[in-house]
Amino acid sequence: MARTQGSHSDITGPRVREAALALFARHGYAAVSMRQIAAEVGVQAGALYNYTPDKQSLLNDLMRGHMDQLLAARAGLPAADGPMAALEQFTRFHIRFHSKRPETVFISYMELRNLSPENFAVVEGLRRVYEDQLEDILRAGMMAGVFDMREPKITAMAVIAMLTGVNTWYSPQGRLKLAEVEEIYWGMVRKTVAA
Amino acid sequence: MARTQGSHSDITGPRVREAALALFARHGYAAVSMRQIAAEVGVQAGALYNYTPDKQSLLNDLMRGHMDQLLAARAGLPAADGPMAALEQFTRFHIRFHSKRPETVFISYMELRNLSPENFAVVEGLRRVYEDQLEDILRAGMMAGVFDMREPKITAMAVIAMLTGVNTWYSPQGRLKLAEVEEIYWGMVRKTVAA
DNA sequence: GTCTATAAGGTGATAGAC
DNA sequence: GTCTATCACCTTATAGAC
Repeated sequence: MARTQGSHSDITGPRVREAALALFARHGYAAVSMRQIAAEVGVQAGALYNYTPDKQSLLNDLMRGHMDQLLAARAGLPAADGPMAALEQFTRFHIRFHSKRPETVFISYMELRNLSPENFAVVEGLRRVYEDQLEDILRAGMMAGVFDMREPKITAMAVIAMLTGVNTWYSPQGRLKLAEVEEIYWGMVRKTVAA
Repeated sequence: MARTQGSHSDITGPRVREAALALFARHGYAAVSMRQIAAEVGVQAGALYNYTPDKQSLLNDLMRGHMDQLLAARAGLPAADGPMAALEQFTRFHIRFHSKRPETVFISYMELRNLSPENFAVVEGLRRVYEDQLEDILRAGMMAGVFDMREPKITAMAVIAMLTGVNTWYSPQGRLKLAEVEEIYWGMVRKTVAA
């Protein structure tokens, strides 16, 4: 053991991020102090600055990381056969991805205004990329005559709002299994855009 | 003028609430100080306590007042002729009511966790009453065979999430008039629950 | 890598003058 | 009704010992 006494850099770093995630989700970024995060990790406040330059970076890393993971996970899906299959794939993917990390999703929706202007611009741009992916599916379906809607951009916003709303009530311990939730929401989305 | 010099109780009170509304909506409850609110009103911080016992009451009055107005406005609507008419009325009412007070709506969704436990219980109860009103419409339509859905409670949550999502993008200065937005969303809601 | 101590300033709320 | 002054405490972030 050549390590300095009290040294735990390999484990403390992730724990700082986990503590920040849990506390920001529960109380909100502005309401959480660096001392609270340190107490949750089990170190003194000063030690946190070995793992983050400041509090803002803690928030930005969580939000930026969430968007990067979301876009990477979606990019990893197999190609869908036609607009209807693509819409079903998007619907099920969105519900599954978001239901698995409720705290991160909650922070990503609640704390946008607490990002610095520079960080906000990046995160907002990534969110826009994701929304455009759904809009593209809807437009393709309109052109093919598979979907019927007046405003693909607004329909995309409406569908995403509906799907993200799952996180306000879904619990893995609840009556409905995630597969059933997917089924119910896919039924509603399909009918919403049906020709 | 028998009033004390510098006395403006009749006008300062409402201005304190307006300033709190605007600042809470922009920066979040936890990030706004009583000194900031005072500066916005144009008084010193100590003077605020002539109009509110504390900061928490400022938030609670905004949120409780919003829910009271929402339920009162809905109670004032004429009786609808059947589930389909009732659902259309609910949809158009929700969009119209929420689009007219975006700051209050934003606060009511973002600041629930900053209410004291007692205040939270009351506001959450009123929100539940509103959600149940939509659920009742959906159930009645199911029983009448006018609507087709598997889960009226979940459908109610999905519809409300979709409708409230309008506030994330709608602007009175935008391309679409509110009446057009109502039309588009009523079209989507109707198809979502259609038999 | 973590600690203690500290800098520099902000917090909600109250007391008492006017 | 509003002001100034103040209490007791909390805030982010840094410096230097170990």
